[in-house]
Amino acid sequence: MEMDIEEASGTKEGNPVLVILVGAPGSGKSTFCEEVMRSSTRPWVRVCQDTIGNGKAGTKAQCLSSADRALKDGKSVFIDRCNLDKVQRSEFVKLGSGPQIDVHAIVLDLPAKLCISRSVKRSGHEGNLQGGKAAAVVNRMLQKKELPKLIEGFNRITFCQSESDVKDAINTYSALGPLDNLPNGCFGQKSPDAKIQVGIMRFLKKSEVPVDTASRANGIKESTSQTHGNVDPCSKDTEKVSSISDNAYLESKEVQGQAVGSTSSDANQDVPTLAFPSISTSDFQFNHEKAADIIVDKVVEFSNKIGNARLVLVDLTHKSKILSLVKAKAAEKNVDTQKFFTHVGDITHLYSTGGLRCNVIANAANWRLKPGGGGVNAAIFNAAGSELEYATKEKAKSLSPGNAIFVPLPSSSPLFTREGVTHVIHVLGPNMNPQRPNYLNNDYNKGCKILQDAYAALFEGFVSILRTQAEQTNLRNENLGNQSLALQNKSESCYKNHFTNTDQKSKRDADHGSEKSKKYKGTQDYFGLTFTDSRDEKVDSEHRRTDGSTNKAWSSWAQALHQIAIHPEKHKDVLLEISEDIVVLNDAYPKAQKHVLVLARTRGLDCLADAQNEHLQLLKKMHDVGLKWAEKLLHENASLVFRLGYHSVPSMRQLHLHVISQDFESKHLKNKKHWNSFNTAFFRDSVDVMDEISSHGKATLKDDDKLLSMELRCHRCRSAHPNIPRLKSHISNCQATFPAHLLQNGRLVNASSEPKNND
DNA sequence: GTTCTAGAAC
DNA sequence: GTTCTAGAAC
Repeated sequence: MEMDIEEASGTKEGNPVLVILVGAPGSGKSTFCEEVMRSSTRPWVRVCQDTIGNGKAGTKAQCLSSADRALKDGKSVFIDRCNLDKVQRSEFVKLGSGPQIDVHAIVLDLPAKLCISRSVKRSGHEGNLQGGKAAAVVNRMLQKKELPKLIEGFNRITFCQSESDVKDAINTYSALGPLDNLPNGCFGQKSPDAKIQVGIMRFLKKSEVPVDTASRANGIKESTSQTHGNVDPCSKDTEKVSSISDNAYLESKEVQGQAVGSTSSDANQDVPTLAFPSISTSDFQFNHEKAADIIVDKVVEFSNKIGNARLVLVDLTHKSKILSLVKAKAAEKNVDTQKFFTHVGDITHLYSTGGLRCNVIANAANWRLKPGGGGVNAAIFNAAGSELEYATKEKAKSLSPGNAIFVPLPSSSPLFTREGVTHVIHVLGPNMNPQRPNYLNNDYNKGCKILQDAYAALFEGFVSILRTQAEQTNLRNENLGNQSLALQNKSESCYKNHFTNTDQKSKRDADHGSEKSKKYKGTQDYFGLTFTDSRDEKVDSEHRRTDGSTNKAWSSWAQALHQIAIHPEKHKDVLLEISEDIVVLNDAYPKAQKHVLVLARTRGLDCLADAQNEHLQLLKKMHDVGLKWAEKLLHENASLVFRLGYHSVPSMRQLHLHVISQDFESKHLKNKKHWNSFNTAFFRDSVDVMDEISSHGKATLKDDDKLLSMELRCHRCRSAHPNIPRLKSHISNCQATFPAHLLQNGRLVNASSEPKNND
């Protein structure tokens, strides 16, 4: 390894600097390093991919771990590779996540001609890029060049566009003593590249935040004072990005008062807008093609009834099938894109993170109009707080498929204050999912009709809200006589009737009054539902409880462990140990060399959330048995390290303790969720679970989905990696000691720590 | 939980 | 063209 790196002498003091050189072959990166290291009084390490493999070219992973090691030693590091695109740089930037490491870029942005002529002339260059090929390669590389931005995570960027700039930069860094720091910011950029890179957003995933480009640019220029120190390395980038985008919004869009009935403005934010999810296509498994046709048809039908208002179909991801289907069909039919468009984002954060002001949102409700369940319904009830629950209860107790009710949102609701939502319209569509109430058994004749009714009811509800708000506005603006909504008069009264009749007290009237109940006579029998309180409980038991938070529905595949716990005698072949209250078995898809499960046999103890004081003895026993097996396995292989713990939200029913070796060497460890379920706070150490239950009566769950989609970080050195294969290749080599947290309270079990726990 | 696979990323 | 992810189906 000594050959991989060149070290300059110096004392081990001050904040290390991670300098990422950016430049084509022949731009003078190696020379830059050599010059600085020759005269610097800092300890520098040069990491060069061309030589890191015992003097030959090596891998990026080798560079990463070598640089990481040097930084941990308190040394400053040069990353001597081209680093011309942001993705290449990003992993190196992340090495600087640790506290008090400054991440700098030096951009050797010299004329291509110069780089090429140097490359061509060069003989015996470390990168072996000589002769005629060099010109083509350098040209190709320079075409793809992406200049670094502060938002990628740099504290300081120095642009060198001439040889004298390079000389200046060499002087600056040569003079950088062990105790000095250089000011943050961008230096030397003469022709600012106006293009804003969003690569970091891609890296961070899920951040489908359309950030205003101009503001973002400002944000970058103004972000020079951002510091790297003392920020949780796991969340640093996320925080940085979100703070920048938040600022961008604050700067570019004054947070307005609630836009109820705003009259005239050319800003789209003042245009009344209904955001709605696709009804029935998710959990209710309605055919997407058919649903898309219905959505577009209904939109067309209503687009001339909503004045200047807008309808927006929202889904969480760009990959949404229904979104792209609807988009295509709407385009075919030439639907006015001012009035109807699709939007990717969280329907509960349309304004705060999407910049899209929607005063009305639709909820894909359940028939009992209760929170919970999942998807949009759970999200909206969550985001709106108890206010929506109460307001909904006031209006109705249940909803039949094909209907909608709107609920004014109290101004104390977070959805109102944060997002400017004034009304939620609950809609219930047809259900094609045999697991859910009102299953239509694939009868698309009925299903399509009900879905059409559902959208009609939804849009009618919106029109009704528009009308009310227009009236209020007119009252307020009597003298102005401003009519912002061009509603069709003849439609108004019937919308009004439809809607005022849809509440609980007149539910039957509403059903009688609508066409669908005439065509589908016996609606109540067919659905097996009535809408009186007295029958609610019966229906409840028929369809399982949908509102209880503790009653999770377990799919058949998730029952395997449960079956084993209940009938261990039938599964003796796979069991390592059976006792009255626990069984032990190997995980069927081990995520490490050794991965054992200690399974509780108690009925009704499905997951960590169910564990209470009364289970403390059992948890202790599970832990002890887990330790015993770890010891046994350590006896076979003393180099292993074990960790014992639970998943905050398990996929498999029946409480089970994971006893897993920390090598994570397994072909079954395939994706981000696998990794993060064992290597983020989602994994709850058994010792902590026992502590929490004995002191609070319950375990703390870290069940945020974000944990499972977090960036991939080495569980030892915390370095970040772009994908699973790279991560696995890194962890197969990483020898760093485990983070301090894991070394405490016996969270890790190894051969030497076994008799007594580490402090 | 896994498998399969489309399509994004490289 | 190959690698990798993530969503759907089970």
